[in-house]
Amino acid sequence: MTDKKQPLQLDFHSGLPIYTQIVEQIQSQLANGILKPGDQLPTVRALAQELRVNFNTVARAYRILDEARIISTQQGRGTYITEIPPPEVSEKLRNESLAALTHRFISESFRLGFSEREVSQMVRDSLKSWKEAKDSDDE
Amino acid sequence: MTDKKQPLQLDFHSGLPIYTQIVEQIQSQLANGILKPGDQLPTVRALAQELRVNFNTVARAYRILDEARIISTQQGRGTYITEIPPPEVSEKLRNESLAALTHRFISESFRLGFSEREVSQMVRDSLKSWKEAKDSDDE
DNA sequence: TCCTTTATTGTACTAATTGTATCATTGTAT
DNA sequence: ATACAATGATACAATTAGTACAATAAAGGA
Repeated sequence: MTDKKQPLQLDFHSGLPIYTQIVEQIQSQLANGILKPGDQLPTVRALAQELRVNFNTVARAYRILDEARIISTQQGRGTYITEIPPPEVSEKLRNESLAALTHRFISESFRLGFSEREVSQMVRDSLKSWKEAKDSDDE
Repeated sequence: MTDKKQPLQLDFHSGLPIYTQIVEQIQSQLANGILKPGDQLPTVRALAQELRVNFNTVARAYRILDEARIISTQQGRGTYITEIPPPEVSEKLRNESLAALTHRFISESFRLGFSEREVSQMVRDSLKSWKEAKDSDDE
């Protein structure tokens, strides 16, 4: 119903940069459920044409959203709303997000034939080497 | 038993190229005995149709695996898992493929702002509930 | 049997679609 | 006038798709 494709509306005289308007409207549509995790956004060129704007302006907006982990842009493929949006939200949602992510990982590991033992060992090792890498960065 | 034909599962907005996902999953399946030396893989066209992907994308994955001597592709005949199963390579491959999977999971978790502590706790919980589910199945 | 035909398979090359990087232009504030 | 931010232009790179081709095997007929 209200979650149909909603064209962005720019105000060229508002003083707000176009890319900012794009960023904010996409954020707002995500917050309102008009856009949902996994949704594909228009290509930079398509959205640019629709908005009568240079596609680099759209690309800039997408880059900002990408750095904010809100969308995932993939060269040659397209841009998508991140599956698990960065939860500045509730602790509950935050926890559910990690649970979902972990569930997918473990499920996939088992599907591929790895054992519980192997999985937990690999997670330990991987976390350990991650910490070591981080520590050496901090020096 | 668990070594039946296992369909590949693609995630089209994971950020990983499709051909990479195909490569990694075939490697994992081989490492875990789901695929065995001598097994014939689906033809590029058949697998492409199953995955709803262009057959050149599958061909690209096969070419990579072929160059790695993991499969042998023969024009006009098909593609087969390489006969010679280098045992230590197999174990190595198995380890590497779980490591890659784990690395992606942890990387994504950190990217979303979760702490090492949270991740390892969630993995423990998730594995535990998995085992419980399995135990109740066995009854 | 032997040859021809046809279907099936992978290969090679090209095109289309997508995002990226870099620099030029424009407008505005200082 | 200068500096800076926003936008646009252009060239590029990565991924996937389209098309034509070549090798192999299987089928059919002389």
